[in-house]
Amino acid sequence: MTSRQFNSLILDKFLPYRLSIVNNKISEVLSVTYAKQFDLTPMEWRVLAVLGQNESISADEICRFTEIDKVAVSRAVTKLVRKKIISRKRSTYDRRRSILRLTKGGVSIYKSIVPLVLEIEENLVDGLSVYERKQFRDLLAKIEYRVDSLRMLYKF
Amino acid sequence: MTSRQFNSLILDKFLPYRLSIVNNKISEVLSVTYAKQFDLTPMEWRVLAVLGQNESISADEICRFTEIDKVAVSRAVTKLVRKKIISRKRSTYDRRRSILRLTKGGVSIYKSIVPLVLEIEENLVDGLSVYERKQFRDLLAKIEYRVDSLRMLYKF
DNA sequence: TGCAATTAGTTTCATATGAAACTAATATAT
DNA sequence: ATATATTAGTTTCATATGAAACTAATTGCA
Repeated sequence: MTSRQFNSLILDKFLPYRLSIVNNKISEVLSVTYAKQFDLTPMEWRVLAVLGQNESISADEICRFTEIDKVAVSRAVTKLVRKKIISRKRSTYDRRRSILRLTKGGVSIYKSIVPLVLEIEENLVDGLSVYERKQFRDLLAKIEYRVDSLRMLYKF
Repeated sequence: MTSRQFNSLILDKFLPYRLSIVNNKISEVLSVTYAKQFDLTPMEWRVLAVLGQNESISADEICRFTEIDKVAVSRAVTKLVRKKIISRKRSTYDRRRSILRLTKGGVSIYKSIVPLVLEIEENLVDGLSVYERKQFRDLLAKIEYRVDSLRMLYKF
């Protein structure tokens, strides 16, 4: 017997709904930081963030890391190249692949944003003990593992 | 001393990033359920879900409950009315307000979807103990409280 | 070898989205 | 009472998005 009424959906207690609300609020706060100050869209920031921790990777690898679809990545990459935040050249081993890197300017923007977003994260978990933070991360990982299984089902 | 390197951003351990990834995966699984089977957009489903637990409310109240902006709500409502899933009339007390309700057909669709999404939620937390589920909800609520404070700051 | 299948990435097109301006109704202040 | 501000909801417009079709390169296999 659970505390939830059989067959009834209370949004405020519905995990996907709560997660989505909190996620949207956090995204909003983050984007105020990097969008307004550095004129980056969320997509552009995500690509930038991945390149910040991976010296040189292809657009395709960015897709796999971020779960953003390839059209969106392609567009974000084009814009970042235009803004001279990243550079793109063709791989000599596989001439379909592009090799992406942060430019000097890109590194500099990246280094400006990182402390800002880390500070926001710190603010978010400020009231949680070290144990609670770990607990939250672990539970979220468990849930992610479960949703991955569900997604597998749909694909076959 | 934390395990994270000073000033370095590791996306896989960055809370907003993890939350966003998991949220996207869950949204995808849910939308496969209600979008493909009942031809509803995520916005439409959210409006439907709110009306499922609130007999009759206005578009504005839906905005406040769901944190969806009023333009999106207006459009979702228009579509749902067209599909005869909800009905709309003007309030006699305040003729700007609309009074929204599920139609019979809407109630029926709602009742079909609810068990499906509850089953998905159950699958998501399947591996968690009752204590862990509560723990997760509580920690998420704490984080939401913190992000609300941050949002307040930006507004002044 | 050479031809089909796959992969990386881009373009196209139709739809979704959000900000700002708008309309209509109500509340507030003088 | 009347002008002003606020609120509910819609429309407009410019941009973002994702699916599908496309190009070009590579791989697999008969």
